Amino acid sequence: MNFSELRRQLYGLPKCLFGRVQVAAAQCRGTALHGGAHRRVLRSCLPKGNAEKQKEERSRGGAAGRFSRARIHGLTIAPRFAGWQCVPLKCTREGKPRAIMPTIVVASHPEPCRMNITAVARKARVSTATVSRTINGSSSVQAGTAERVRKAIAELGFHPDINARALGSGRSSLYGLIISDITNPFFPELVKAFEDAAVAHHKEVLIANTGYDPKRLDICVKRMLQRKVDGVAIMTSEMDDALLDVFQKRKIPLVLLDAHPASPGVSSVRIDHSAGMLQAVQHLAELGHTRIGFISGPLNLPSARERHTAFQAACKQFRIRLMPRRMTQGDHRVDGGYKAMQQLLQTNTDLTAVVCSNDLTAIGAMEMLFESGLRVPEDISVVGSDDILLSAYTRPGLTTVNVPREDLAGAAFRSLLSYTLGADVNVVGQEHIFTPKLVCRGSTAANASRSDEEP
Amino acid sequence: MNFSELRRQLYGLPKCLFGRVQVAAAQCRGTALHGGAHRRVLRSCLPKGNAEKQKEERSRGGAAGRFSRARIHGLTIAPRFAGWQCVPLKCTREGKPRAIMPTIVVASHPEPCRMNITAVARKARVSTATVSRTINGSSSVQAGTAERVRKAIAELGFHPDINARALGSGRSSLYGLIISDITNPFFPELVKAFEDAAVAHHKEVLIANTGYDPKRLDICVKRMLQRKVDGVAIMTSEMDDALLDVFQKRKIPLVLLDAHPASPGVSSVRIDHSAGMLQAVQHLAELGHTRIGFISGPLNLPSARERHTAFQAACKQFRIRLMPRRMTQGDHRVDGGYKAMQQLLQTNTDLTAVVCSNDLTAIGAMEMLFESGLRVPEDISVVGSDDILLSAYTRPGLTTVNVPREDLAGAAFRSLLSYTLGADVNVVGQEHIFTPKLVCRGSTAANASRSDEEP
DNA sequence: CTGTTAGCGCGTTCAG
DNA sequence: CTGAACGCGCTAACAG
Repeated sequence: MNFSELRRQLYGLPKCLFGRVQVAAAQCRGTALHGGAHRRVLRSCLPKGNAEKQKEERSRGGAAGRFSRARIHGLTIAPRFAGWQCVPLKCTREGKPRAIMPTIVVASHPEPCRMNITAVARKARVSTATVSRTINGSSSVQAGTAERVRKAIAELGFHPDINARALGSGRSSLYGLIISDITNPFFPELVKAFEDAAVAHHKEVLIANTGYDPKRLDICVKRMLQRKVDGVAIMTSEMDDALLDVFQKRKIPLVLLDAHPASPGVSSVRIDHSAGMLQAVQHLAELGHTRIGFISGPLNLPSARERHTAFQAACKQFRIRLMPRRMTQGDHRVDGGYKAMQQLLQTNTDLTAVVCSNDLTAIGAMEMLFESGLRVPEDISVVGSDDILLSAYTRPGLTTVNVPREDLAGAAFRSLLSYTLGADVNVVGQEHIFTPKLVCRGSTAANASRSDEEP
Repeated sequence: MNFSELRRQLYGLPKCLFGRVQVAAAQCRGTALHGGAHRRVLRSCLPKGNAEKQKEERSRGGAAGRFSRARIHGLTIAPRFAGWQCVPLKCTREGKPRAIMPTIVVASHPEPCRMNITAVARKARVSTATVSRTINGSSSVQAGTAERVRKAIAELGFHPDINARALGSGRSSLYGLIISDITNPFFPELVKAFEDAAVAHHKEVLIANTGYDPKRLDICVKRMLQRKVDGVAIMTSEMDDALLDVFQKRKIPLVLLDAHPASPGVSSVRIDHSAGMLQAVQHLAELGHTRIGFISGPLNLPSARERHTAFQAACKQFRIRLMPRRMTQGDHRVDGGYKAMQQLLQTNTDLTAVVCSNDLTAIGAMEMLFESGLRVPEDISVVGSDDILLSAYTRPGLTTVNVPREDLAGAAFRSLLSYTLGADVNVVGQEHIFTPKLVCRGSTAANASRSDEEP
């Protein structure tokens, strides 16, 4: 028998009383009566049955007698227990109730409207196991029983607690999605598609912004691990290989954006940047442009590097001369594009077109061009990449390489889901490649200056 | 003693063996040997100590003898247990090992690298409670002990399981954020600010898109409830009052956007639309505009209604004549703005300015004006509302009423947090009002047409 | 200050 | 097919 049970019996509380039964840390004349003293008082009330404990207590010096009625009566209820139910102490010792009783505060949390599986089971008059089986449709439950259970669930408006379910089963049906920055217009559609896919499969999504900050990335990863996610999609480019180990060690499947899956349980969705750049450069070449500038993203990002090299390869294919002074670096944001364009204009006076590593960069570049008095596309053509929502509504509309973000996100989610559905985590995952497509808008036009540098 | 424990002792497995010990549902000559038959075999091996059970078993007909060695030897391991560890059966009955032993498959899951609080406690040679206390910094733990625990945590790379924590403590440190649609540029900054605030307080955010669909809103709410969120911010306008009850019944604090907190535990963050509209109209009035059109949002949304009435009030204040044909309705999206502008142009030929209920609408309207050959701002001025990221990069830049979304989100989170930190959920929450501020960009200019209709 | 343990709500296993 | 019991990892209450 525990002490709690002992107390319960001591206080004569019905067993059915839900919630915890506890004794308030009541105050005795300003001095907290807790710990040993309190317990000694209780011990002194032990029924004869617990002779052993009583004896042990007595042998320690018979603390029971040390608290006179007067002192016990001096107990006051601590403020935080105000309003709690006071249960008279029914001491079974020799059947004689003792005077100290009403001064002990028994706090029985008022029966909360517990909406757990037990409540449903009670209502449907079955066991909790049967309710669980009905909910999950696992084993066969007799039709009638199942119906009764379902009815009870509906009537009580019961939703199983996902935390408990995750704890017990080990599966959280939660998928992590790590992105750089939700305010970057590239991501919302990605997020939405991922979430839609998840909700369709009754899964949840935990979104984390790294804010381009490796430190915050660690925090994000920690959050994911703590929540025991069933899989993580890392859609930010600033990846650390150490991260892979962290997830792999815990057998958590991963999906990466624009990376080769080199480890077990890691798959990837890739954008065929070379195809995209090829289309962009071809488009410009067909319009007669030969002196084309390029504003890259931060070259420590793999995806930015890939776009960079893809641009170079495309230029080679179309025999467009690459010159270092025509290549500069932005930061994938508007400001970076603005500054990079400024720099390009300083070092080049003859550019007729600029390709940008992403749309925000292109928008910044167009802003700069506008302020410099250059017209887009008459004086200079601009091509972006991503096709964010904004790019349709700039003036002129931005010609850009559309990256199918919805498809990307859907494929990423499905990869993760496949592991949950039984794919082997020890096998290196698949690679899904998506080909972007050029969207022509108003920011590109035929090269008006006839002074081509070379054939 | 359980049956499991009995078996464990029977098989001579060490107590320290982690994981479950179970007997495979082995197959006997194609027939599953399970349930009663299997148990009878086991029972027959019971050590003398369990005389009582043995006796009971014998009285039922002495099933033990019914399985000859030959038959038992015919047991084969079911495929799903292939590769599992086989532990020889060590029968203690009179010390004589019996021949049937090796045929029983004992599956002991290989010890997984369990990263729980117990592992940390073992390593730091303290109790789990001490580890818990160190992590949560609740009660005082001796400096040296705490240091040892922290070291163990670091060495093992331990992260507490949040699901378990939520289950045990009742607090999930998870806050729900319900928005309409993450791809609507109004929301990402809101989301980001909310999340930043949450992460700063070591809380988590669960984001849900309703997609403007009441049905999906129900699903979102269900998700929130299942995750046992500590609070919910409903930042979408299409609210159902029935929802309030759902959350209130479960004592989950709420924050609403643009609504009066009428219930206990509900607070709200509001935008002072009249102040914003006043600035917008004043700006136009000062530029000499008197014939001003208005494109509202869907008027079933409270926030759209508020902006609508705020516009009317502002016009009255500046003695600008309101005419029904100058008011039309969009859908808070680009398309809606485009179509609404088309309609306005058809019914009005003399407009010199248009105020839009949000920026996307304004962008659509500008698109339409451009296609109609009208210049912004020379022929017609356009004012939006929200100040989304896009509006700085349209050409011309959009003059708009900046709604401080970061502040909004921060205040919303703090309201929720205050309940977690001890505010009474039974008290009607506070109301935080934010005043928007007009941002002047290029889409507004002085009225060029001198034919003012009235003084 | 630290150790021990009940119990959170569910899924799962095993006895009948 | 159903019910009883255990365990997931942690917190909080209690014991010393």
